[in-house]
Amino acid sequence: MGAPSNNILWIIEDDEAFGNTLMLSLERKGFGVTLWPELPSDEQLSSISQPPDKVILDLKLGHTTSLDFIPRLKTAFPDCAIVVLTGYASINTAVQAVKAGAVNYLAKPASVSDILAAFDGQVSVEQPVEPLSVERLEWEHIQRVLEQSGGNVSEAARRLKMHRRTLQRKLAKRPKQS
Amino acid sequence: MGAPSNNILWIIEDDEAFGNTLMLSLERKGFGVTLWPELPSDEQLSSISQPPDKVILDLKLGHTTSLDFIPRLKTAFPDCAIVVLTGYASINTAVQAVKAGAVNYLAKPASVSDILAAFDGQVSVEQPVEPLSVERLEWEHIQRVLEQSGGNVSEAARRLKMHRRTLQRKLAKRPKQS
DNA sequence: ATAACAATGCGACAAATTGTCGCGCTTTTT
DNA sequence: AAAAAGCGCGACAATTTGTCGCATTGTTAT
Repeated sequence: MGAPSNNILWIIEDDEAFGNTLMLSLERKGFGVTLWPELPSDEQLSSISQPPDKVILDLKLGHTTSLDFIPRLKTAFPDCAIVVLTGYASINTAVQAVKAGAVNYLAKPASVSDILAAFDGQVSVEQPVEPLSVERLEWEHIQRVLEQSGGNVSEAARRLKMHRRTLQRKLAKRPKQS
Repeated sequence: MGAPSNNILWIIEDDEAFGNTLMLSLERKGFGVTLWPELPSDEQLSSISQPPDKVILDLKLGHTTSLDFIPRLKTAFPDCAIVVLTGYASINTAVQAVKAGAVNYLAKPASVSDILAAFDGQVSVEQPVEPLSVERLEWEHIQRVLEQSGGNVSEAARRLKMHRRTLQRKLAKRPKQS
């Protein structure tokens, strides 16, 4: 098996352990991988001689969201395919990521094959047959209201009629993927 | 306040009760609403004299997925904004819906203001009235799933991934009116 | 620039809710 | 008829939420 045709790949991921593991796996599959532990600046983007064909973008880098970075990436590298990856997956951020230009969106944990499949635009065609769990529905609702509150946790808590402390705790937990 | 500027709205929804309720609410807000209980055929689409400005599309009509309908709708009415609504939400179908051309994707239960906000997406013109509280959202979701389970509490609890005892307790309490 | 106001994150402990288990009874399915 | 499933609920353990307070940071108004 030869090198993949589109093989310049970036990982933008601040979790070093995960990023390194993923990088090694992908290099073994023949990709030329660059690991960015934080979002590249515009200066860095403009001095890139070999544009990436694919970018794996972690949604949350430190306390920053990467969503606003997607349009900048698409401007700098119009043909680059972006897959967003996150441990805090929500429908609301999935919608935003795809609207911003990502080709796909995955919840961690995601295997290398899941990620590569996501670049190919392969998503499970299966329709869910069960309704969301109460827990999951709550998470999705919280995420949506939080976004509408401009990321302001106190305001979201007021709108949700939930105690701020409780909301903080819920936001700190990763939701079960269903 | 006059009629909304983009006010031809379609609801494509096979749940009659929900569809009618939604239609009445939206008509009261000044929209010209057409309720389709099933997907319009291509013949029907091509004989429409007034294109819809907005379409609320239920993801699941009977046993059919509406995802494939989105491109046909966008072809027939390129400027029409589509919001997908579903009682069986998932990230995968959200990604697919947005890639297919929907402007947003919502999990039921969703209030009218939630739905209208979903159309407004990028342009946050009018701040919606207060979102549903988490408590209220939960209650409405439980009621929906309980009804779908034929009133069977044990089955509803299984679908909701909630303990039966807990569900019993919740059903024994009436939610606070918000 | 400064003051006022709002948001933030989080520990400690009380209060409330959920989870587990078991029971006897009723209803539904085989 | 028998088996399986559903029902309601008490008791107690486990977990989550609510309350409070604190120090710090960020935002808005003067």
